Amino acid sequence: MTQANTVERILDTAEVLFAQKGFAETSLRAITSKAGVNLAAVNYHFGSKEALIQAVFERFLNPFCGMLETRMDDSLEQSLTLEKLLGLVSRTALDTHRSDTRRVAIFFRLSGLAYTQAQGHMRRFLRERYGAVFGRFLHLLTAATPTLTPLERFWRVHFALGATTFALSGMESLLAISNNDLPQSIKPEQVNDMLLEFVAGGIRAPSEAS
Amino acid sequence: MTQANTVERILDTAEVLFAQKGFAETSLRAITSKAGVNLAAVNYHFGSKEALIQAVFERFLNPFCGMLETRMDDSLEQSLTLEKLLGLVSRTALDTHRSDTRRVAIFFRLSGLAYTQAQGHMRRFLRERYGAVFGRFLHLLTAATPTLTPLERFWRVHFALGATTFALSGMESLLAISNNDLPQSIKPEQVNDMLLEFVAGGIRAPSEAS
DNA sequence: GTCTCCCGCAAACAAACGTTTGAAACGTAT
DNA sequence: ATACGTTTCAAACGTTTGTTTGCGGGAGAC
Repeated sequence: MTQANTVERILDTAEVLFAQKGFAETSLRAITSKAGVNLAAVNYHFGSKEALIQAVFERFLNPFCGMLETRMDDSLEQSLTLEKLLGLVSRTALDTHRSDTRRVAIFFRLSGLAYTQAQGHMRRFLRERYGAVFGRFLHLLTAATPTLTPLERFWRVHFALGATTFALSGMESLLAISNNDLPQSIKPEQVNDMLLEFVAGGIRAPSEAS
Repeated sequence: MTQANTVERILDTAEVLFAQKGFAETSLRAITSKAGVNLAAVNYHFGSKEALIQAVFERFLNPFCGMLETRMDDSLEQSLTLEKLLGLVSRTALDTHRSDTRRVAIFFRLSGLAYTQAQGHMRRFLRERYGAVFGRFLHLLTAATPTLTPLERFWRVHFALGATTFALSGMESLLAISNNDLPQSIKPEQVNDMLLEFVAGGIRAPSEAS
């Protein structure tokens, strides 16, 4: 059973536990024991817990941002509609981890955590590594929504990010807080379609100029 | 300087620190030292750290839910439109903490944390205490959106909650990740209006039935 | 063989955590 | 003034945290 790469076993276990309970609430001992590796392996291979967190993000943000960038290059100067642009991003997110449907949920959840819990080090790391891709997306989105004022666009992007990162992250919480009996089996693609409708509708909403 | 109530000083400091860094990342020592009280005061007055967290939530959820419920009673059987219903909730949130504009941001941030980080105990506490109010709101919203299927409504409420709780919570994060020079001074009422437009637009979005 | 480099392992480390303790200080009623 | 219940305080409690330490084993080069 020790055949599988230790580094990958740690990353696999860490991203699941981080997504379930957050970064501070997940101890290295919980990760290593569940992964079946020695406690010292984390500090040996990654250096520190914080470096492990960054490694987890790199492993799923690098393929995602890479593929997103090439697809943005392909559809350059096409003046994408808002729906096509949003679809491009979401399809890229789904394609990157197509093999494992569970990893899509983890992807959303970790994105939400990065956005919410990001403190100091993590925030700088994300901006330096992936700020450029985000900036290109914002540029395309600006072209796709010419009628919005910069202030409106800023906030609506903000709201859309919130809706997106919460999409799959807090699913259990919502199911728990409402006694309702609601969908048990959930297909990521289906949720993704509904999310796109919601976000596009929100960004497209008429502005009741004050 | 010891004249102010110790309990309130703890609550004031705790809600700020919790909103800034999360629950697990905020130690009792950080709270008590910043509040200028003794470390043991938390366990003496509240019993445990978890009880302190619940007390923080009760202090701003009780007035909010109370006022929301009376306002719901007043406008019962009026068949509220979606916009009026959403406006009712948001105006109640603003009115409850009108005196301090900073507390509105804390209110949103804590709501987001409760929704995201809620584990076990906390989740049960919120449902038992405030599940009824949430259920009434859902009932009114169902009446306001008769064309939506239950599945669509479920997810769009979910997305709307995500957009809302993220609204003021991750503001700094978004400002940090994008190098853009964007609004420095932000008025909660203004953000609230934009959020309402976005959420209403998202919930009202046409469903491209598959 | 032997040397070397890389990795896994149990054990221990200092620091920080939430919590508990027992005594001192407080205001108040008798 | 004395006595009593409540609150505050410094100090210590036992755990758990992230990190470090030597030791041992196994694969490849010479």
